[in-house]
Amino acid sequence: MRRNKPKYKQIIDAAVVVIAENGYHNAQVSKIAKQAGVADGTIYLYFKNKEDVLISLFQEKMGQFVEKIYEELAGIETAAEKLHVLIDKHFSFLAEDHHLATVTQLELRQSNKDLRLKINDVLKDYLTLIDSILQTGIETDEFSENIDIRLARQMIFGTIDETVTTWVMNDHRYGLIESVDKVHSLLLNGCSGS
Amino acid sequence: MRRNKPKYKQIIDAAVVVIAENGYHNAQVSKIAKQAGVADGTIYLYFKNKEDVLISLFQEKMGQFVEKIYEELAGIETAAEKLHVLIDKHFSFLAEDHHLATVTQLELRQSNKDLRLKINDVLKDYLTLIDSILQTGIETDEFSENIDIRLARQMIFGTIDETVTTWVMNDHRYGLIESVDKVHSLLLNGCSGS
Amino acid sequence: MRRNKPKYKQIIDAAVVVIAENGYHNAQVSKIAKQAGVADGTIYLYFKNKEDVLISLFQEKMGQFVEKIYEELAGIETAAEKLHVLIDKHFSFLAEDHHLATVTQLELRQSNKDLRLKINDVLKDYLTLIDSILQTGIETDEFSENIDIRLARQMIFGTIDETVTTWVMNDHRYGLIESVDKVHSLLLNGCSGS
Amino acid sequence: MRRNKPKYKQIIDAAVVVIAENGYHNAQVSKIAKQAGVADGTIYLYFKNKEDVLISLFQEKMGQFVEKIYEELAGIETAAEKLHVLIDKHFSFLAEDHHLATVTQLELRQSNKDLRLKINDVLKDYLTLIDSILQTGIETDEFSENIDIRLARQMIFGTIDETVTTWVMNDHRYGLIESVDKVHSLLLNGCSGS
DNA sequence: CATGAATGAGTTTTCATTCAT
DNA sequence: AATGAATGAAAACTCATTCAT
Repeated sequence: MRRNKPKYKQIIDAAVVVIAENGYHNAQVSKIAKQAGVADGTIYLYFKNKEDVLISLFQEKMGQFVEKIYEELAGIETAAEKLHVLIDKHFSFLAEDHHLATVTQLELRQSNKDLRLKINDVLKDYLTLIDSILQTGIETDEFSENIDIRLARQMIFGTIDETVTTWVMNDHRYGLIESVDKVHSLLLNGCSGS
Repeated sequence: MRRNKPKYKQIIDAAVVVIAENGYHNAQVSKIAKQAGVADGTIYLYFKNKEDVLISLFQEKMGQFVEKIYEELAGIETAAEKLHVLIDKHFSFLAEDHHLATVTQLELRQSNKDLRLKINDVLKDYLTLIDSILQTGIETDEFSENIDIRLARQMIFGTIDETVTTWVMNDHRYGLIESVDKVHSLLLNGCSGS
Repeated sequence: MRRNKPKYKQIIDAAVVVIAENGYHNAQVSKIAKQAGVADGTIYLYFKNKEDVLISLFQEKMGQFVEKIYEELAGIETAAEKLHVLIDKHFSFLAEDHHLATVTQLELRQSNKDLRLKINDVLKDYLTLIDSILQTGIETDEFSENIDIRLARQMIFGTIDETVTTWVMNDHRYGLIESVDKVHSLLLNGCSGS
Repeated sequence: MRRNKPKYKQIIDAAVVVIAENGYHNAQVSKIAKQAGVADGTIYLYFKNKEDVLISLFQEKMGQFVEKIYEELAGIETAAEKLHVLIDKHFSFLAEDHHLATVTQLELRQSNKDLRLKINDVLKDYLTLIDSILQTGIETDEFSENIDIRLARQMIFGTIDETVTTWVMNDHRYGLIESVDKVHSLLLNGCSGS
């Protein structure tokens, strides 16, 4: 399995660094190879083409992330607490790796429609996770039974995403994690409102 | 003033159509010129370069939009109602012009960082508008005095933006305007929560 | 009509020179452009791609050639004389332009199957011409009525082509035209034999 | 002697199959290795480089062929009969192995000038064979003493080669061997004509 | 003002060959 | 002898922009 070979991860990590530092449109394959310490051609032993590197990057990182959250949420009872963990982990995950945050929030969004559609496929798992929290909340009466799950999910994801993007655009100048409680409070109110 | 010349608007409208139909990366200057019914070189009489066309497109359309909302909000008293008008107008504006919606929500986001920073400048007026609604709400005790204005603004903008983007990604298959009340309710709860 | 613009012919003539001097596999587009005195991109205003340059080269040169022979043959009565003119013109045409001879006999044959199939389409006119001479000869009893036209055509074309190729491979060291009568005699015997 | 090791022949036979099925430009060393059931690197234990594989292929196959014809011609008296055997064997040899026919008539001709010059070296033995038949014929008065041996040889080789090539280009759709007598008759007339 | 022919910089990918094991 | 992972050079084509008319 290629994904376990060390060079596979080496190249993906190199791509994150190169894209973060040079921008999506200046992340040439040769730069990524150099950063990974391999020859240009070696990349094509592990990836079909450049696009495949970027999709794999997103899958690999986002996959880890969603898996991690699933585990964390397993032992938690209330929807309110689950939501708190979600926001906390989301912010922490990206606050821990500024390069990765820049890549996912700004650079990778410059990719073309095809690539973005594939990225959205990866995101679906995450959105399903949000839906399950909302479902739990409605069942436990923590959230209003009148909320539209799709719209509530869009509020939660949209708010979290916008918050992270703004933080990245401001060059990570302030602490992202400090906002967890306030964002949680805003969203909780949104969902539980009379 | 170049902005009043007929060809200026012709070119911007041509750009919206060409980008919507071909995608950002297939919107060559020559295609825009052809769609506008002018020669390639003519575009450079009205715009500094291609990027300037795109920024102007955003300024022109977004400018109209913010101005329109300002007027609408003037006569309204409560923050809750203001917020409702904001959502309503935002959704209506984009629901009326599917081409423009595709361009602002999907295509223009593929532009590079520089262009996106300039687009953000244009958005600032809009965000300030949201802030003023929030300010009003706090003063009239409609909104909790504990809310963080920046975060609340991010929630409002993030939710609206994510809702429109999802609608565009689903090929405008359902009515966007029908969601106005529910989104309003979600956001209002978020801001007014204890 | 692009074929009448001077640059169209300029580029084709440049291609002949570059291919003859550097070989098919070392005839980069940039070299052809330089030789033609235009920018690389200009070639793509006149030709769809590199292959199109090579096909057009062959069509243009071979087209001229076949047309010329048609005219010459018009006023001639006997098949024997027609055959003589054919060989004479074929040899003269290539003896006059050593570059072109090298390109058609050696270099262009290194092209891939697709290109060679297209080249064969162009050659069909020439082969039809040979067939019509054979037909005439059979009707006038100059040639044996037993000959198989396809095979006779293959003999005529094969012999002429092999003769020119050998001459080119020997770096045009001897006179090609001096062989006209002898080749004519060989082929005439072949066709008229009892 | 490397030529007697089993892998040497394995690799050459693999090359014939791979080139016939994929075309000259899609016959990568790795494909040939796979078809031969050896590692890429192993090829370089038996051949200097890729070109060496192709030359050896031609030498090996053509060598067998010329040798076979020499033997066959030994016991034959008249030049006419010798010529018949030559054509018959040439056609039979290639008709028996369609892959080989495709490779020698179409694919190997796409090689560059250098390789083709080396192939011509191999062909020299064959051309010498033709010359000796012509010499015999002149001495026995079967052929005209006026014929130019070089040109007659070019006629014989050119006609045979063109006939085979046309047959290959037509996907071996008709019987090649059925043309032996007619081609023989054409060439015999050519050489013996007054 | 308007034209559009011409420019030329810039990047992904393939594949013959090597060499440590 | 045999392997196969790694290497890295090399070229066609696009398209934003200019400028002579």
